[in-house]
Amino acid sequence: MEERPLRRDAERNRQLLLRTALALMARDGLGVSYEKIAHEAGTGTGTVYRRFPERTDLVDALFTEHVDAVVGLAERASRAEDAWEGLTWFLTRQFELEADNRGLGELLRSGNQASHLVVRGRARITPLVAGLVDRAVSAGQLPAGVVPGDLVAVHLMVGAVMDAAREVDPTLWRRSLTVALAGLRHAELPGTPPDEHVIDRLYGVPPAQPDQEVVHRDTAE
Amino acid sequence: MEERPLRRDAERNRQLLLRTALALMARDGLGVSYEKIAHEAGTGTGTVYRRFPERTDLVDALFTEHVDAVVGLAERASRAEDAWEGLTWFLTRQFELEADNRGLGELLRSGNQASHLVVRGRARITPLVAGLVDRAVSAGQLPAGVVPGDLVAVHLMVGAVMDAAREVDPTLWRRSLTVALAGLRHAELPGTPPDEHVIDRLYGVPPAQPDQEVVHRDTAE
DNA sequence: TCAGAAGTGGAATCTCATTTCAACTTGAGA
DNA sequence: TCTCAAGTTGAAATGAGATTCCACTTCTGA
Repeated sequence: MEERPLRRDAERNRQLLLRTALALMARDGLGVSYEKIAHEAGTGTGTVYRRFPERTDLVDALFTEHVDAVVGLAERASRAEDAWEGLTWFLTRQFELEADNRGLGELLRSGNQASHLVVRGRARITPLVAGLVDRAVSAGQLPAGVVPGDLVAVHLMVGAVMDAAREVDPTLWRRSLTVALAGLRHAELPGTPPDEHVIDRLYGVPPAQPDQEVVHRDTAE
Repeated sequence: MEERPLRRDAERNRQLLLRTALALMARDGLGVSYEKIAHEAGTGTGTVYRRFPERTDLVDALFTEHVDAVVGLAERASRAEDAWEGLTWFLTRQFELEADNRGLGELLRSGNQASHLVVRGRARITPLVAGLVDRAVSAGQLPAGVVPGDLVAVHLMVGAVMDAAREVDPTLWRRSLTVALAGLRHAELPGTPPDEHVIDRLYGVPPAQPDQEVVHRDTAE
């Protein structure tokens, strides 16, 4: 379990790769090719693979603190006296981070690259948001019938506008967020409320298959 | 311009391919591989390419009537006495079609595969929707400041939920549509209203580059 | 300073969908 | 019926990113 430190030059390269990859992923999303990262960093592709054999390794290394920051936002928001204010504040701050970093948006909103990082992050955020929603409903700030899953839908909705508008109008999402939040307060919601089970699926997490044996990827050298 | 009719067996194959491709694209989106289409139809891949050298050829052949149907909805909606009712009716019907046909949703909401078909379709729909929005604003059904582009944003927002929820809850989009529409009516919209120029870009149409010479693909045999 | 462990570069290989093509059918019309 | 243009097929070429591999370079610490 104990890892010996990298050789000094290797560590330097690692940092360089991380910086480069973060910049690229922030601008172009999580999908940037290893080739482009390597080229941009001035290393060979092999170096990227040696350091980050799976894309998840790279994404985890890059985004752990970002995800933690979002968790922090949720925690802080959940301590707000006014639940509705906390909720809108949290969403706004979260979207601001996503607006500044396309990769982070992809990470938070889609199941691709879903590593333990995001799964655990969401596992911490979801109940906090749920708490705020419940409090807001109790306080009459949201109509009864609004459930936490509705906020996940809002996440996706606003995210879609953000992604589409990134290049034309990087702040258009604020308009859509306003729309969505006002809608939650004023709409009479039809249909079945999306339950917790639905939340993961909305985020693109594949359905659990309890029957199927889990295949463990062999990590040992 | 006059085309001789296809040989009978070829025409049969063409129809078979169209039926197969439509079914696949309705279920899996516009991206289905030619290989899968061919396999499913029981033909060789070459046959698909002979008939539809570009994916656009296939998409156009398949979706022209669908797009026309949506245009028809917009026309009908724009004749509604009550502008707001017309607007909500149009959106609801449009989303119902998109819900039944994933490919159609992709076509209407994204610039990929954007052929003259979609471009012209949107060129007809947009002013009709714009007219409804303007009327609704005049009638006080929507707050001043709401612009047609906001409805495009709603299209993307609800579409995102539809796509994400397709497999868990195929009707969840109705909830989101309700939220978005209620939001439009009750929100005080911040920021710069998205103008017409933005609309195409929201749909993923690349910016026009007046300076750059347009490359015409040679269609002649 | 030097041996050898660690690290690197980037060509070679793999993968997988897209696209082409030449040998092989088949339908239309004389 | 017979001919051949039209049509079909599926294997092979292409393309582009992902991944591996090994000869070569660079550190580290004895």
